[in-house]
Amino acid sequence: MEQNHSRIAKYVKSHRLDAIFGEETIKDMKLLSYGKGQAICAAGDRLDHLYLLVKGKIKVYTLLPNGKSVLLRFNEPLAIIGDMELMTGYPVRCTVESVGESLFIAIKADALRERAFDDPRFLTYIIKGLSHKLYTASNASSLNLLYPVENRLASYLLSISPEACIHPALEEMRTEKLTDLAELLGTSYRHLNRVITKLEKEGVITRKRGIIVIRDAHRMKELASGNLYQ
Amino acid sequence: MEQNHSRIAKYVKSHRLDAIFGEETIKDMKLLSYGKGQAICAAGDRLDHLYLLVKGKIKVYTLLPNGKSVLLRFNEPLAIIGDMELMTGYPVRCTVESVGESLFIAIKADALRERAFDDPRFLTYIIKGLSHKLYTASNASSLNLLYPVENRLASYLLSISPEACIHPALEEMRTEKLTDLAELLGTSYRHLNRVITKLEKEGVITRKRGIIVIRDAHRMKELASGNLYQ
DNA sequence: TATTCAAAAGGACATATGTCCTATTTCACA
DNA sequence: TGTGAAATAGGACATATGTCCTTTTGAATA
Repeated sequence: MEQNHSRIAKYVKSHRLDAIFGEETIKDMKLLSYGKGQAICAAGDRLDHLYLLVKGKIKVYTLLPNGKSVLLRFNEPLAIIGDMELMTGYPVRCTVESVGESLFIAIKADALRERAFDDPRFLTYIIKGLSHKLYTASNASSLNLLYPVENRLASYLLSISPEACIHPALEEMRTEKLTDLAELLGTSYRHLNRVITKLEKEGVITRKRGIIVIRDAHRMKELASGNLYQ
Repeated sequence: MEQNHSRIAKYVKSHRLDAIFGEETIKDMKLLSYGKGQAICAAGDRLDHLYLLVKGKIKVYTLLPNGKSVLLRFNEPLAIIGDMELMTGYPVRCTVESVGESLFIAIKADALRERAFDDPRFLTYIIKGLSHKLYTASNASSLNLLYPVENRLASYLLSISPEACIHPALEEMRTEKLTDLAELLGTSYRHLNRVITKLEKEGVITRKRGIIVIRDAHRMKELASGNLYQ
């Protein structure tokens, strides 16, 4: 526990959270860790905490009336989860999932309502977060509408590739089940399959049952162009 | 001018703006009117006002790197324009256009920065607006990705039809140029044309050079299903 | 090791949409 | 009034994607 508090203190310092939250609130912070694929929250949930991603990467996607899902974005620290829900009372709309190992600072909603809702520093911080989400969401929205699956796949692969920039020559990663990936990209498994086959023929990637290896990272980045899921 | 101030007072009262803005700020408000098709702001602009739509309807769309544009949403009072830009300093991302005649209350950004940026009432109000935008934006985003042009067209036609609910039997409206409409829907003119032809054959609409008449409002609403551009 | 099942791979065909043309209509204006 | 640009309408064909199947493969397990 003390261990945790010193770790929290570290993150509070590195992200300058003490400029946003009061001492009381900082004392109340908890540290939560999530493993690969674990969900932080899902559509319909009622959140009683605000979550701050301080380590790792998360992906955010949404479920649709027809049962399909669409990938909205990836986030890295410092990302806020639950801000909209906390401030409006809306139920959770998106599922948030940890890509690898990730770490969150969680703050009780009640504590925030008591201590932070009239604090301009906190409110301004929330506003910046919401604005950024809005900005990237409408960006991804438009690009999703205009780019074919091939480009979206490229963006996705680069997004989940943790070291894409460091090892541009060869990047290996384990995707989740391809059926799930198809859903994320808002397409059918069949079509995703086709696109993967095509990219393989072109020498951009290699696939071996559940593993996709990027062989031509340069071409991959070209395909991802706008980096959709920034 | 006095005329304007009494009109402003009316809108301030009906939308309870006095619970959000101080007296000083209310005194500074200006009333602006826009005609059909006039732009309130366009991508890249730097806004020096916050705009509150108090009468009429606006449409919001965004321009893309490849020159195409995509319709994001329609808004009715009380909608906020420029909140994200005001709070973050980002340049305008979307073009906002008056659908018919519309009326805005405009507030100088500088005045807000001086008097409202540390006011929790104002900040909370902005947060609610941003949250709502985020919510509807990601909604439209997903639906755009999943529904074909036919449904998006139906949604659009219902959205710009001011009396769709009142005269369900026959609704006539003058669309803008079909080439522009195609852009808004994120499709090609050719395809939009095809879809219109199909709907005409099915008896849902009739078209006469620039005018589209809704003949079967019920079917139209079915097609619009989720009412994409709420 | 043999069996079995889920995931992966892909064939066949239909639909949605894009691109490139061509013809027709309309309307402003010389 | 004639004329040309812009808007409308639509043909022909290619690509993107969806749906429905069948086959193949790998791995868990009986």
